[in-house]
Amino acid sequence: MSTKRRRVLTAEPDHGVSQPDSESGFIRSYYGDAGLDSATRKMLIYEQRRRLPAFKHRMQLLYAVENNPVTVIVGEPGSGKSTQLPQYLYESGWAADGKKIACTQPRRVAAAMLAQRVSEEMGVELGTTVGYSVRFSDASDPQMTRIKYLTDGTLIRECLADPLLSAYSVVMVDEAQDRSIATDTLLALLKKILHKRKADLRVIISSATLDAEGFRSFFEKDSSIIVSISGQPFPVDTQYLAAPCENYLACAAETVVNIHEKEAPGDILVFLPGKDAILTVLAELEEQQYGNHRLESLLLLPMYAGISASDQKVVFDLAQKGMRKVILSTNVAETSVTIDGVVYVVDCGLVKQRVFDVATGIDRLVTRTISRSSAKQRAGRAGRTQSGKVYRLYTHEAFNSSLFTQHDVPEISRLSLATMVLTLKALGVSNLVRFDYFQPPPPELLSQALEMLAGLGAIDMQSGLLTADLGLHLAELPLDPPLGVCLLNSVAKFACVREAVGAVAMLSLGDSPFVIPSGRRSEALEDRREFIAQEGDVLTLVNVLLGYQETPVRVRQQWCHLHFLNPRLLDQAARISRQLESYLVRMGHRDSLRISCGRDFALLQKCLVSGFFTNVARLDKLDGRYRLIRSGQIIDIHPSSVYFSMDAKPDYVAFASAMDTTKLYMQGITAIDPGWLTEIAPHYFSIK
DNA sequence: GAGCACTGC
Repeated sequence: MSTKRRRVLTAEPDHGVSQPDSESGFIRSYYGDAGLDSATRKMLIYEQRRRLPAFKHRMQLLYAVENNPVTVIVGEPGSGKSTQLPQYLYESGWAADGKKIACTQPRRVAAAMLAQRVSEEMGVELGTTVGYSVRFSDASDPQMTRIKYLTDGTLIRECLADPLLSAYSVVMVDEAQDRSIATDTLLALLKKILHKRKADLRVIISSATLDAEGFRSFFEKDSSIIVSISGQPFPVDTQYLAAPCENYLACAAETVVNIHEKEAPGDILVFLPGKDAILTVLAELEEQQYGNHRLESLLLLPMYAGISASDQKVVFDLAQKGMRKVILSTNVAETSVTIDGVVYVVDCGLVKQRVFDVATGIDRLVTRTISRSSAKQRAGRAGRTQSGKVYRLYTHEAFNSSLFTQHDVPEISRLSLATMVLTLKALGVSNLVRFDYFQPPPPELLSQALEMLAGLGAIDMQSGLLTADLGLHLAELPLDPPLGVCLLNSVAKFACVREAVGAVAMLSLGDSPFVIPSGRRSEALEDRREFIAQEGDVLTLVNVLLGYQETPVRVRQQWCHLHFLNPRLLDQAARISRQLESYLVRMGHRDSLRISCGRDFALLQKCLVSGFFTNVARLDKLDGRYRLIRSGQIIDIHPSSVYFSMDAKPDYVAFASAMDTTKLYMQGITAIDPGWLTEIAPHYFSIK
C-alpha cells in the first residue's frame, strides 16, 4: 500500500495557486451585447423596466419604505421586485450617505445573476456601484458598492463582524417564502437590530406567496405595511384527476403521451420525487416510443441536481424544430432552475425531504405529499412565457383535504439546528429558549443541538456560553460543527493540519467525487484503486484531493475525466481547503499549516474521532454487518464507500455522515481503534 | 450486497 500513501507524504499544499474562475461562467449577460449603440440600449432597457409590474407601484413602494421600518412585499416571480426595488431605493437617495442597500437571496446563483442584470440596467460595471457577495466570489467594493446582492448566509456572517449591520440603510430579504434556516435566522436578527436602529434602518421582506400577514405580524404591526405587486404573467389552467391513480409513475407517462397527442406545441415539465422515479418514467416513455412513431418527436430529458453539466445544458437549450422537450425533474425545477419554453406541467404531488430524527441524531429522506403553496409554485412554471396547463396527478378533493398542508414544514422545524445555535450564541443570544424566533423551533431540536455542541466541547453547559478555546473559533468556520472540531483539533491536539484541511474540505462536500459512467463500471472501479487507502474513505478522499491539487490547473479537467472524478466537486474542495487555510491563518495558525502527520495516519484518524465520536459502529462477526455503538441499530456501508467492495472490514469504524433512505447507510468511513474512544471522548464513553 | 431531495457559509 506504500505507493498509495506516497501522495499524502509528498504533496505540497497549494497555497495561493490561482484557479480558473470556473464559477464566473454562471453569470451571463441578461441584455446581451448585440452591437447596439449605448443610447438605443439605454432606451430599450428603460422601456423594459417600465413594463414590469413593479413600475406601477414605484411611488407606493417608496412611500411605504419611507414611512415604515418594515415593508412586506408580495409579488410573483417576474414582477421585478428583486431587480427594480433596490434601484428605486438607490435613485431616491437611500444609499446617498455612504450606506448600502442589501438584497439577500437563498441561493448564490440568484444573487450573482441579479447583480449582473441590475448593473447592466444601471449601465455600471459589475462590482462597482452594483455588486454581489457569495462564498468564493466577492464582486463588490467596500467603498463603491451601493446595491449589494448576497446570500442570506453571507449577510448572517457579516453580522458576526458588524452586529448592527451598520453598513446598510436598507436590508431586503428576498424570497422569504423559502423559509430556509438562514432566512428565518436573518428575520429574527433583523427584528433585534431594528430595536436599536429604528430611526435609520429599513427592512423589506419580499415573498412570492400571499402569506404576508405572517411576516408582518412578526414585526410590530403598527410599524409595518404590506404592498402587493400583481403580475403572474400568464394564466395557467388546472386539471385534476377524476379518481386517484394507482401508479403515479405510469400515470405520469400516460399524461405526457396524452398531452403530446392532443395539445398544441410546447415543452412538458414533469415533477417527480427522485432519481429512481425519473428513470422509471424515462424507461416507460422510451419503451412506448419504440412502437409509436408519433412519439419519436419527444425529447426525453432527466433533470436532477447530480446530473453532469453537459447533460444539464441540453435541458436549457432550445429543442430542434418539430421536437417537444419532456423534462423529468426533481424539485430543482420548482425554484432553483428555470427552464424556458415550458407550457405544460405534470405534477405528481410528491417530494423527497430531509428530516432530522432527534432520537437517533440521523437524517432520514422521506417522500411526502407536497404543500398547496408548493403545488402553486409548480403550476406557475407553466405560465412563464404564455398561458399554460398543469396536470395534477391527484384529485381536487385530495388537494383540498388535510393530505395537503398549506405550507411546507419549514427547515427550522425539521433539520438539525447545531449551526444555527452556534451562530446565535456567537452573536450573544444567551437564552435560546426565549429568543424571539420568526417561528420557534421544536424544543427537542433545540436541546439536541445544545447537547451536541456541549458534547463537542463548544458550549459550556454551566454558563451556556461558547467555550473560549473551541466554541468561539468554531462559530467562525464555515463548516458543520463536527467537521469544524476536526479542523481545530488538528492544530490543537493531533498535529495533522495538512491532512485534516483536505479531509474536512472533501467531507464537507457531502457528495462522493467518484463518478461511474454507465457501462464503464468495472473500469471506473479499477481506476479508483489507485487512490484507495486501507484506512478508509477519508484518507482515500485526501489522496484524491492531493492528486487533483498536484495536477497543473490547465489539465485538471482532463485528469478528472481520466480518473472518473467529478471536476466540479474537486474544484469546490480545492476552494474550500484554501478558504479553511485562510481561516486558520486569521486565527494565528499560519505556522501550523505545514504540519503534517507524515506516515502516522493514526493521528488523522484520531482527529476525526474527536469530531465524530458519536458516529461509531462495530462489526458484528455473526452476520457481518455493523451496528451503532449507541443504539445497537444496524447500519450498512454505503455503496460509495471504499469498504463496500473490500473483503477485510475493520472491527470498529467512525463515520462522517449517516442517512436513512432505503436502508440506514453510513458514509465517510474510517477505521478506528476502540481504545481511542475512551482516550479522546472520556465524557462520552465509559471504560467497559 | 447495490445507491442521495435541495441549498448554504
